[in-house]
Amino acid sequence: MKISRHAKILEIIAKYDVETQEELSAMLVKEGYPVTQATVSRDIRELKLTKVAVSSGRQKYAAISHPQKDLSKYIRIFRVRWIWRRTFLS
Amino acid sequence: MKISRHAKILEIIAKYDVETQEELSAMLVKEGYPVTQATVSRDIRELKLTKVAVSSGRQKYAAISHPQKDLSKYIRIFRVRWIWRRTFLS
DNA sequence: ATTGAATAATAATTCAAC
DNA sequence: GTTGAATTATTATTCAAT
Repeated sequence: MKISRHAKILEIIAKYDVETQEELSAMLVKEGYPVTQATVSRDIRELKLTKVAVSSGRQKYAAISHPQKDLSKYIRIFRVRWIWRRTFLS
Repeated sequence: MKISRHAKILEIIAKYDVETQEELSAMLVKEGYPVTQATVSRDIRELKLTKVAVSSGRQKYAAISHPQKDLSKYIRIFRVRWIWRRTFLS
């Protein structure tokens, strides 16, 4: 049950602004996942969710944004091109 | 005061496992920043800190890893180069 | 705009049950 | 190993003050 409940949690928080664990557990119950706040607390820890500020002083649960793959090495191509331009065009 | 306190908070959580806001405010006081849990709660929100699980069922505050600036657009240069090679070298 | 004391709201844990 | 009810612990907010 836990695995699919986790998936459902991610689905719910992507779709709605969920402000509390009580709110989330209520939504899960409505979706057919019998669960209480205690379990949701554990789920949130396992899923590494966190509360982030949204507008009007509210907070919502969100997944920690996964740092993007480092692409900075690709920038070197511009330096190469600039050297080429400096060398052959000026 | 807030700015340097924020810096000190980041310094502290990088160095120690801080489990609660009470603990953090106590440390700040010891470092010469007179502050209470209420303010630390606000600071944590502003700094986008979050509790993450560490070993032995504990949690500690940590900074959310900041997603790196999106550099993916630069990759296009490779596609351009490839087209150039296909066009003029083959 | 920032802060603290008090409080309300929320989340984590314990302990028992399965 | 997973879960809920009850509880404890922790955090967020209110409201007043600066």
